[in-house]
Amino acid sequence: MTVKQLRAFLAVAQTLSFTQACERLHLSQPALSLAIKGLEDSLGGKLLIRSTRSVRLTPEGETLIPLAKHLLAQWDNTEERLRQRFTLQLGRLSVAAMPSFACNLLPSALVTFRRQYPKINITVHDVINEEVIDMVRSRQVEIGIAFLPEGTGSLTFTPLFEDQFIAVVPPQSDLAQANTLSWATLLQQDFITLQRPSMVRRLLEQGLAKQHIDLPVAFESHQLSTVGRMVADGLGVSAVPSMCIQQMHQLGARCVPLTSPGIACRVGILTHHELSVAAQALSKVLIEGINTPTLTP
Amino acid sequence: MTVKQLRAFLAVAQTLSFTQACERLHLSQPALSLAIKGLEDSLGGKLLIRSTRSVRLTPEGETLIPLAKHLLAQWDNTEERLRQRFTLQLGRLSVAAMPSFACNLLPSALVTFRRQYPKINITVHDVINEEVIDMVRSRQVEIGIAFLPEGTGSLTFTPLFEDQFIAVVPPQSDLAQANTLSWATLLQQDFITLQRPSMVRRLLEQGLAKQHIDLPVAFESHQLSTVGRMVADGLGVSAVPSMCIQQMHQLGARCVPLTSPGIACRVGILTHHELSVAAQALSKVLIEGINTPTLTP
DNA sequence: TCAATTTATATAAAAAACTTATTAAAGGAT
DNA sequence: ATCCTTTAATAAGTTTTTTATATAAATTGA
Repeated sequence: MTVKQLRAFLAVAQTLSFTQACERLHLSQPALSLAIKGLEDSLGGKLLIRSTRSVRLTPEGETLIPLAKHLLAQWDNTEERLRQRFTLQLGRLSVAAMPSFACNLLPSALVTFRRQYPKINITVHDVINEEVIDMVRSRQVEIGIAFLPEGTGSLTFTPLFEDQFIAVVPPQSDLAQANTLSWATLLQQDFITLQRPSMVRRLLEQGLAKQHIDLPVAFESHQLSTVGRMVADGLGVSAVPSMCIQQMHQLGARCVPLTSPGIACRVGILTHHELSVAAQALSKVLIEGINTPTLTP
Repeated sequence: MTVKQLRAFLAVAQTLSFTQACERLHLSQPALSLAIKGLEDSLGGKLLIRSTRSVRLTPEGETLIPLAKHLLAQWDNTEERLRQRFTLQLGRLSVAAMPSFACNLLPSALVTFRRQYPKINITVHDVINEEVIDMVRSRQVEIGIAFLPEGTGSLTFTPLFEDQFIAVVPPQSDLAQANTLSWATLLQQDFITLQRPSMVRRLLEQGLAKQHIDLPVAFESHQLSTVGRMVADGLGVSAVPSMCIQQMHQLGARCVPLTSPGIACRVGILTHHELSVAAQALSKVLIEGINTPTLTP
């Protein structure tokens, strides 16, 4: 029994005429006769009673009609859904991103993506860097955005940009006027940063440890927005990844490039090897749409 | 998308190897590769990631697996059910028969049928002659057993036997000793018969009316068994179709052939033109198994 | 009985599906 | 590093299936 044969049968059963069914199926009359005969042979009995003047259904043919309808409808439905998924007219996509990225660069990328593929349902998980990696590894999400991990394991890391730590200072402070700042200068102020566990905090400590600098922390918070606000209110200074520049400005703080030493870290897309078409499309949007954030004086 | 392609995909997806899938499908490796390629082309995207050393599923391929399983299971199920129906390993059959037939000759025919086809579900409707015809006409039943109707219309009547009316007399009566009886003799006794509407009653009246004989009725009943019992108890005499001989004997009455005039009527199978395989089988059993009932002295 | 309509059949051509043989590539072993 | 094994893709040729044209046969309705 083949799909073609079943379609042929249904066409004849509904029109009760081989000739009309031929037109509907775009098939010659002998081809249709053979198709019906083939179906009957494969099932082991007659489905249609054909005379030179009329076509009637046998009781078995009658019972096949609803079954055939159901089967073909389901068949077409499955086919169509898969096809839509491939053409991105349908689908679901889960993304995990570390908070600094999720609230700064991700939204605009998602806007671009959604304009192109409005039917794709997207779920964003705003979780800390380590959890991003876990979620990708356990396939809870197809795409993760995180700092370059030490060992990627079986995962693929596609770099998006090199993120540079920048100083965040109160607008009323003298430091806000500087073109660049050194870590030595910055750390003379009270330092505000994220609480552990946080990748930003760890990168800071590790970067400074290489220079044998200890990080004295005056205030800690879980939220970047709180850090920004605290700096804006003159409570101290901070250093954040450059992708947070816009957010810090909006919170009322000022950003200044940090040199000697510059602490940098790659930010990129973390995935398994096999990606759904939807995930591939989002990757493309991210790679093409995300630029290295810089300070525009 | 064809059934073959879907089966090929499922085999590869489950074994994660073209070579193993080949064996399962009894197909050469290039043929399988072509089948998968064909499926992917028809759906518009990749389902399997094939390297020279391994086969992996794409996310779309992963989503297809349960859909394909479901679709193929349903496909096979439908095919199998139809096939069983044709081989009489499965099916339902409704029969209507007039009471005299239903309770006398039908049971043994059904025993024969059921021995041959134990999986066929049979429903018997024991209704008066007119209703048998109605039920066949309205397709409530596929097979009806009734007296030959005047106009069969679009129905087919296949005669089973010619039924002859016979006299039913009390065992203690002198009449019980006669080899044959005439209507004139019989009607000297009190006459017991069925109430209207009943075909047996009508056939009696019409048959006698042809001979300008009026039917004087002393007692009436709806049930043949009641008539038989009344005769057995000496309340009067009756005349019934010969297919009731056995029943009358069992009720304690005696049967004697009736002559001058003999009243006869054809009993047969009433159907539409198209019959299910099951109905054809039962027809065959009836035609071969039902003999003209006769008095065996 | 005749004519019209419809399905069945035969045959040839086209399309497809399949198989064998070969090629290419990627791990693993030596 | 090189060879060997394993695995899928490709190419070419053959077989099978499918399709269409032309023709025949048959039944029914007037």
